[in-house]
Amino acid sequence: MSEHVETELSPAERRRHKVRQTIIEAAERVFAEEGEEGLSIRRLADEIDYSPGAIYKYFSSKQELVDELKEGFFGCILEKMEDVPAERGSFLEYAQNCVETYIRTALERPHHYSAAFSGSNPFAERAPDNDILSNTRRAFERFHEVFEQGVANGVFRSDLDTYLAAKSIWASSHGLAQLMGHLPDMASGFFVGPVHDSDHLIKTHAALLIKGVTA
Amino acid sequence: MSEHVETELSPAERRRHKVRQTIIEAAERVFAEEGEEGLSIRRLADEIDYSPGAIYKYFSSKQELVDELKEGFFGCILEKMEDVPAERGSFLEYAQNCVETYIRTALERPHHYSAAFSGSNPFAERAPDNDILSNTRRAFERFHEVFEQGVANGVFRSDLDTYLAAKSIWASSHGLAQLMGHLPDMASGFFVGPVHDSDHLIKTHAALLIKGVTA
DNA sequence: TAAAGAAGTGAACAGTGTTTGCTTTTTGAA
DNA sequence: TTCAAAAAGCAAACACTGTTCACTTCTTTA
Repeated sequence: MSEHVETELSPAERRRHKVRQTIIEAAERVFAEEGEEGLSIRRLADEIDYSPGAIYKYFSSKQELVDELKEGFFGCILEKMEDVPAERGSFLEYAQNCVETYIRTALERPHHYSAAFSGSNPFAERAPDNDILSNTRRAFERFHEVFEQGVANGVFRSDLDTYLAAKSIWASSHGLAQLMGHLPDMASGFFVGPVHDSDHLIKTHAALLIKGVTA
Repeated sequence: MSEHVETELSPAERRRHKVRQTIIEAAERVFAEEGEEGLSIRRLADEIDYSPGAIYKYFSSKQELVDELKEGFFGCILEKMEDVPAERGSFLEYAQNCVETYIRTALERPHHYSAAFSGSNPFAERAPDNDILSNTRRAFERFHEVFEQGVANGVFRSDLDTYLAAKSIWASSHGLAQLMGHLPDMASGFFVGPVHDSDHLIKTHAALLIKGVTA
């Protein structure tokens, strides 16, 4: 459908698109630093020198605006996952790399990431043709493909339910990403025990998960 | 400190305690069904036939009230985890059972559980002597103990960093609990692939995680 | 019984997302 | 070029939120 449409845009359409972009860029800035509760329509209006009501000419609700931010970020996660090189190294390394990439990318914008799953408006309630859904689905399918390949390879257990495994590993990746994003001390001294380097924590996490499905 | 103090309570104190209890019970009811955003002070006041301001004679803020709900629930999770029978069955079964119990209990009150980690007020910011922290820490230590035992047993890898493993498994349990709690279709048809029974999903998840640390 | 204090109230304050009339600007066809 | 239609923007208001404050009413205690 929407594949880089290069049709002539009228000046009006271009201006409108530009303002819209200005809004989501400002929203992006605030949201990345202070999360959903730091982002108010009035503040956003202030920051772009518009009146609060004007924003509703571009977004039907705050929800819709925030959803677009999430959507964009999940697209970014998906992109990064698809860019994981499959050629270099062993298949196990590749699989672990996929998990690590998901977590690391999610941690680049903890508020974006967490907001997609918290509150009572997770993306499950959205219109079925929405891109947030499809991006998440595709990221999930990415995980699934890895397991399919691994079973075909013989690297993973032959009796593995690949869909079930994908759900497990996805949930586990999600869990670490969210905890590390919201409990900064997850890696350091918040808990009893030694301090752990973030990188090390992510790496061993991925290794542990992948080991759970190996033959 | 506060160990079932049986000192004589004055009638005033007993009445005060009773009203306080009425408030958190009403809050509990609303929160369990509609989460934090469904719980407003005015609605709460309505439900217990008091004025909104009266609630502030018992709780200094809504945050404090909600924290008490979370605290209670995390105490409940901890309790359930400590009640996991260690005698019956193999050690592996015991370890898996601990993970399953954490997830199942969290799923009994998804809103309580998720609220503790979402927003920008996770329990990390609270006073260091707060019970929410200590309950969470103790639940985490519970996980850690299992791994210590497992390594001593020889069931788990001898080179295992037990604290690191505890963080990983806790994060993974957290992840599945949250996803299942907020994406009801996690187990059913939301994703591509077959429908999975919730119980089966939890069981295989726990098994996968534990396999990741076995020798 | 009188004074002190706690409990409860209703109104108000400051903040939120959102809607509504109105004005201004821009567009597209006669 | 002109003129109606549509789009863009704004200020004010609405309904809601958590919270505070002055005030009354009840309860305890000396």
